[in-house]
Amino acid sequence: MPKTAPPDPPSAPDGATAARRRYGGVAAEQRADERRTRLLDSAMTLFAAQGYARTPIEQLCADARVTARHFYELFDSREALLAALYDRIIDELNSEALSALQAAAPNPQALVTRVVGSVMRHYVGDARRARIGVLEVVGVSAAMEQRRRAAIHGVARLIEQHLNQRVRADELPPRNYRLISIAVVGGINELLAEWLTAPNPPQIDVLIDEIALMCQALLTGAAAFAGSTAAAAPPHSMP
Amino acid sequence: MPKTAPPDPPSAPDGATAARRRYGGVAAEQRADERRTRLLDSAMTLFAAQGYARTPIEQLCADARVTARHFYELFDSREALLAALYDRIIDELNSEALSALQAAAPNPQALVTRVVGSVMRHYVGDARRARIGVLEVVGVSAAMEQRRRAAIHGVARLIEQHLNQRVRADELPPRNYRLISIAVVGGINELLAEWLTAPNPPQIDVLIDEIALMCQALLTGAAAFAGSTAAAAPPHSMP
DNA sequence: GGTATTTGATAAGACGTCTTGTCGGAATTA
DNA sequence: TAATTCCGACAAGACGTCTTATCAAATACC
Repeated sequence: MPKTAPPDPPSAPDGATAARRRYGGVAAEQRADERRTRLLDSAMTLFAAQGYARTPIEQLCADARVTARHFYELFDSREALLAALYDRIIDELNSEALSALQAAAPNPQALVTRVVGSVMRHYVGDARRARIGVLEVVGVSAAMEQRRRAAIHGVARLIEQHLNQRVRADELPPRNYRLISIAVVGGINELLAEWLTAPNPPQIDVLIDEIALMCQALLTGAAAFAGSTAAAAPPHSMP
Repeated sequence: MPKTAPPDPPSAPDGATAARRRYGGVAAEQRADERRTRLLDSAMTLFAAQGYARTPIEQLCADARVTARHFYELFDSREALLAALYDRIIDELNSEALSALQAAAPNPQALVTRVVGSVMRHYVGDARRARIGVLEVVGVSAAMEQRRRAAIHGVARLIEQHLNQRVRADELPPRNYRLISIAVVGGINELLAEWLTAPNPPQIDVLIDEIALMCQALLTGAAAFAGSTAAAAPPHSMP
C-alpha cells in the first residue's frame, strides 16, 4: 500500500519557526520563556544541592515541570543549561562590581573595602549562586573551563581598569596590572571555595575583612615599588 | 552431570594475597611495580595530552602494555590512577618547595624570589606535570576536589609556617596568615592555569617575576599594617 | 615432561544516561 | 462541532564506558 507522503501543511507549521498558537491564554513565546525560567530556577537549586554531575536532565525536568522534549527545544544539552545559568550569575556579579566601583567613596581605602564587601555579600547572599559559580562549574568540560576562565578575566579586567585609574591619579606606579588582577581574582575564588567547603565556616565578614586587607596590603606594597624592576615591563600577552 | 566444586588448592593461591610465582625472571611484586610504573607514565602523558576525561582505561592499558585485568588489580578505577599520579606530583612539589625554603639566602627578599623561581621552574619543567596538576585534576569528582584542596592547603601551610618564622623575627606583625596563604596559592594556581591555556604564553620567567613581585608587595604591605584592625584576630577555623 | 600459574587478548554483560519517537488527551481556533 | 495544535507521559534505541569472564599461549615449578 503505497502511502503518499503527507501533504505539506499550508502554513508551514514547523513548530519551532512559525505560526505558534496561544495556549492557556499565554503566547507561545511567553510559554517558552516560562519554561526556560523554571528550568533555570530548578537548575540553580538542584545543581547547588546535589551537584551538576549528579543531576540528570530527567530530574531537572520533573522539578521544573517541563518535559524532556521541551527541554531540548530550549537547550541543546544539560551543559548548555549550566552555561546559561553561569552566564546569568556572572552577569549579575559584574553588575554588582561595576556599580560598587562607581559609587562615591571618601578615600581609596574605603572604596576597596566597600567594593569587596558588597560584591562578596552579593555573591554569597544566595548560597546557591556561589556554590555553582565557584564549585560546580569547575572541570565540567573544556568549553565550560574556557567560559569560566573568561569570567575570571572579566572580573580581573574591572580590577585592572580601576588600578589604571589609580595610576593616572599618581597613586600607583605605571605598570601592566593584568596578571596581578587575575591572581587576585584567583585568590579570592580559592578563598570562596575554601569557605564554601569548610565544615563550619566562619562568618562571611571575617572572610571579607581578610580579602579587603589583602587587597590593601597589595596596593600598599605595589605603591612602594614605584621604581621596581618590572615596573615598566611591556604589556603581557596571554589573552 | 553434577560437577563437584573444584577442590580448594592446597596453598591458598589467592592470586593477590599469597604465594605469587616468579615469571620471566622477575618476582611477582616487581612485575606489579613495573606495571604500575608504566601505567603512571602513560597516564602522565595521555592525561596531559588529551585530557583525563577523554582517556579511557583501554587506551591507558594499550599504551602501558598492561591488560585491563592487571589494571584493576593495581587501581580500583581510572580516578584512582589519577589520584596516585596527582599525589606523586604534589609530593615532588612540596619537596621542592621545602628544600628551597630551607636553603640559605642573603635576605628575605632574595629568599622569596628564589623559592618562587625554583618551585615554579620545577613545576613547569615537565609540561605534563603542570597541566595535570593545574588543569586536569579539576572537577573530576567530589573526592578529587577534596584531594586537590588538600594539596593547596599543604602548600599554603608551608607559606604560613614561613610567615610565622618571619613574625618571630619581628619582620611581620603577629597575625593568622592562614587565609592569606591560601589566597596566594590560589592566585598562583590561577596564573598557572592562565599560562597553560594561553595561545602564545610569555616566557615562564615573566610569570615568575610577576609572582615574586606580587609576594614582595604583599609582604611589604602586610608589614605596614602592624597595628591594623584584624592584626590580632583570633585564629580562623576553616580546616 | 607434566602440571599449575601467569599472561595477553578478546568478548560479552552491565550500567546509566542521553535523545528521539510515539501516543492519547487537552486546549484552541474556525 | 471539527480540525488543528500543544501538552504530558512513556518507551525504546543509542551511546560510550566500565568491569568481569573466558581462553589459548607462554612460562615456571616439581
